[in-house]
Amino acid sequence: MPRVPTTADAFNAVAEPRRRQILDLLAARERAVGDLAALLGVTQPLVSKHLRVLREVGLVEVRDDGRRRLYRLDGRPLKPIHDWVKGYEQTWSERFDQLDVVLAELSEQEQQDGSQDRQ
Amino acid sequence: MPRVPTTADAFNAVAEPRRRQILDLLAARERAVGDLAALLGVTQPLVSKHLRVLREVGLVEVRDDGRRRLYRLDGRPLKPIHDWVKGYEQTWSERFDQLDVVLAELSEQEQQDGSQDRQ
DNA sequence: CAATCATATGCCTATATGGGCATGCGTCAA
DNA sequence: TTGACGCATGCCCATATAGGCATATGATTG
Repeated sequence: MPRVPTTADAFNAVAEPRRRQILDLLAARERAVGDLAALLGVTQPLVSKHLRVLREVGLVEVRDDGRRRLYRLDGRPLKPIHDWVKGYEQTWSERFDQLDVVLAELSEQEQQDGSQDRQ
Repeated sequence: MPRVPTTADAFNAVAEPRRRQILDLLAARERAVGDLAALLGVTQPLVSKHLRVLREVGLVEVRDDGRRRLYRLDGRPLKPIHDWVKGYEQTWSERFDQLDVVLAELSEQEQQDGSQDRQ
């Protein structure tokens, strides 16, 4: 079985760095396809394809403006990612706590024996 | 150019649902490969392959225990995901605010004209 | 109407994935 | 020592990408 399609959900759509760049640009303001292509320094068809993926997972919406198409962000599909990863937030802050403990122990030892042979 | 490899970063490693399941299990406690396979209802080789991906992006660590190998979670590589998606958190809460505004306006209109022809 | 602009889509390639299956390798127990 | 166990890895397949290029479709302007 092949990999989960990029259009399966926001997790997969956002795994591609270029698509995150596009979202980051759209976070500031609504933009046309050509503008995005110029800002990213890539070809227009490529941007259109990425936007198609983002549209299929609901991360962007389109609006017609003459012969241009203006895309704007819809961040709601990102919420599941936020919710999932938030459950792990304590994981890396706990590590900080552990580091604090280690540092405290080191400092304590230094005060006790004043040893210098530490890197 | 093909898709970004799953081992490129946590974004891609975690895009696969089965790998998120594995992390969710490891979040509770350290586990052996066979236990994970049994809990997920999949074959052992498949779990080993997913664990390999997770190991390559630093999301799990291994420890030898006799003829078993115990895997445990390391959530630190998830932090970039958390940081990136957190920047969009206001995106969907803003939408709630907008919805509140709309609902308030509707409610206000109803009080003013008492109209019933609303869906 | 003709020419131009903005965008979407089609075709092409190389690539590596998730899963199935068989097997190799190290560890333990009898 | 021999067997069984636990795990990793190899090979196989179908699939769908990201990107390049050419072109079709639409809207605008002259």
